[in-house]
Amino acid sequence: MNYTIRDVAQRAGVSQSTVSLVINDRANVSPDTRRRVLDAVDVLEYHPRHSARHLALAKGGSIGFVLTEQFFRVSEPFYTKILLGAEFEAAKQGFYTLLSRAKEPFEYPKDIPRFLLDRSVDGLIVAGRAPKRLLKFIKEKEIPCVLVDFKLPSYSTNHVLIDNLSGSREAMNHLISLGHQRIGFVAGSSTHPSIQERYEGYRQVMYENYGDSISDIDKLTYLDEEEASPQIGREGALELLMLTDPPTAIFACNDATAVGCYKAAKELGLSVPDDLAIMGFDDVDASTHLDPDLSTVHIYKAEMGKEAVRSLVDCLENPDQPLKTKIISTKLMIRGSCGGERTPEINYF
Amino acid sequence: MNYTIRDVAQRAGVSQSTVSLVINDRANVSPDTRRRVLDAVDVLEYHPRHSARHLALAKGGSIGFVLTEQFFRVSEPFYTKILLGAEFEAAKQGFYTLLSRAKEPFEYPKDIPRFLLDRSVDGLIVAGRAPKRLLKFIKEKEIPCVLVDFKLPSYSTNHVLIDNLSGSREAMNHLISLGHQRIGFVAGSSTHPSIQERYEGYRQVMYENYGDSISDIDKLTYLDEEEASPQIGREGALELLMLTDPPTAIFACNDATAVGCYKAAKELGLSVPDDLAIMGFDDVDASTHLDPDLSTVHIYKAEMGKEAVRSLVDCLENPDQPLKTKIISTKLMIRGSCGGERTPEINYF
DNA sequence: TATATTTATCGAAGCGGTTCGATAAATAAG
DNA sequence: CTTATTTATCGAACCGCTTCGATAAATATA
Repeated sequence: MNYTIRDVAQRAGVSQSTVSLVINDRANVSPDTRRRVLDAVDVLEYHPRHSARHLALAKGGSIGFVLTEQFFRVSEPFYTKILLGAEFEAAKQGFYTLLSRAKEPFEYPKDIPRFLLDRSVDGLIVAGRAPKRLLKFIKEKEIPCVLVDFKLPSYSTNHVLIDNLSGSREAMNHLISLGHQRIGFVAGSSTHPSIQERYEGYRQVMYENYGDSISDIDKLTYLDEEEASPQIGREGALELLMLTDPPTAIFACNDATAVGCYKAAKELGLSVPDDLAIMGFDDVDASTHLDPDLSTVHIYKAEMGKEAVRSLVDCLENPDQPLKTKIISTKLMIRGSCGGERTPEINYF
Repeated sequence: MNYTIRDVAQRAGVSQSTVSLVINDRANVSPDTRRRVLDAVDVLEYHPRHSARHLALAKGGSIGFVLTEQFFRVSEPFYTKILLGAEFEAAKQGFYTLLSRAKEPFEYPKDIPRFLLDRSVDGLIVAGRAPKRLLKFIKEKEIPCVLVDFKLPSYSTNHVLIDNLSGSREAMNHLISLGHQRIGFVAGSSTHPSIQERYEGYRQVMYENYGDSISDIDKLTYLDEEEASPQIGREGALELLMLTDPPTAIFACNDATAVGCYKAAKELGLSVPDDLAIMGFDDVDASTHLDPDLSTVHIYKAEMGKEAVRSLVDCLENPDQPLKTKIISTKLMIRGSCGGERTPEINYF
């Protein structure tokens, strides 16, 4: 129990090179020999040692997944679902998944994930955001990389992104179809590209529908750079709802923020959705626990992880692949917090 | 950029064995030589290749983390927080974390995590539950292993467990201190050892306080083997609340189940906590999003992951270590769903 | 001062694979 | 029937590190 390729070779009566040829499915091995080798492999329950292959091949069939420390603590399993989708696809394609946190603040070079330094991974998936210095390092070392739900203006690489703009527009159009005219927007993490795109969708639809008649869109908007959270949502919603001409609907930048909007509504004695419609974004599981359950924009999180792995494996197998950006669509989930006909629940995870 | 130990040796004017001695901090290297080597390491930005060490040492400084597929889909980030705690501690101790799912149902030998077969990990953490056949395999291969929040009667290994009994008793005593006499218990996953222990705590306290006067504790109990969930919680709570003599408080086996109890209460027009007190277990983040926020029993999830890694590393460094079981205490979090003085929130994640 | 110990360094083998070039056997071509 | 070509197999080198045993230099002991 712990056999090597030499044991297999001996048992099959061939050389180790032949065994290697067989288990790597190379040409020019006679059917008879192949069978004998495979039999021996079977009997001995032989499995090639990963590190040995790694060493010999100078690549190891592992991908690294980097998540900002912040997201490890965040309440909702948003990025972890991306991680799980990635692990799923990676396993399917025969890759291992190595996990690491990116510290914040990031000290160079101390905080470089060790698996990058010692070349334990062939490529890298970075989700949510990443320290600039880390990205620079990745580029310097020419490590194949895919950024998920994150991009920087002047940093070219592979991406898997959410179609925030369409999702946001669809959500807004739904609110408008319900007759809402004064729609507020509440956001934390306002510097994150995804949040900015959602905001852009909000503005576009507001202008398209009310152009000049609502001159003060900015008054209906609450933006905060702090991490999006129920606290931010509550503060923002309270501010908007105390206006002399308050919104009848609030579009929150994500579900965590929407949770805070519920709290604000309750504090002010407003009922959802009758006095105030609330729309979220992300569709985290907690959204169905709210009362009424939250209308929101579903993101195919696991699918994003899978696509990231596919992009990465593409890069690895074909190094002069062009850079790719994949935009994953969203799906409007109409539930109880804003009226309209309910969307049947979907079962993706 | 991609230097090996030979390059360092050459630059420092020593042999590669000396370099190895230096970077592994072994004795009998002159201070002068050590400095020269370290300088060369610095200049060349040398990092030992992980796979090469792995191969030479027959162990690689990686631990595997196995999570049942089921938990990858589950709403609340319970086990993922354990994973993150584990990653944290593993990184601190210089280990990599490799992630894998255990399929359900589990087919042997197809579904054995590949990193076990090719010996990519030195040891293993298994969280939540695991297929018996997989555990058997682990034992056969003598792979160091720690089970987290899970145990099997006749399977001896290392454990990190929750002090469910104390936690449950404390929660129950609190409900009783508030004057509740008829307290219901609603559970899914009723075969899971953690759930059984929570149930045991419930029974103990009920008997201690009401001994014979409440002859029908079983009537106040709803147990389901299905995965604990809001659906189960709703069904269970509805059943108990429709009794001719319904409970005034419900202790749910976990927070997900408690969410369903809220729904049931609402459907029956009962207000929480005035008409019905609700107590959960786990303290997942969503519990603070509920209205009123849920009183529950906090579990130090990340800490459990860390302890698991510590146990595992112990085993690896000292193989004839006795088996260890660590029981991690809980903390009662009194919030809005049952009355009593609120517990200040804690900031652990 | 000769001998025994300790200390510092090195060379070479080994970890378990892959792969290149060589060789022998089988088949095709002349 | 030779000779050229293809096919199947093998031996040995190599991937980058650790470690054992050898050796030489430095220090302690007699």
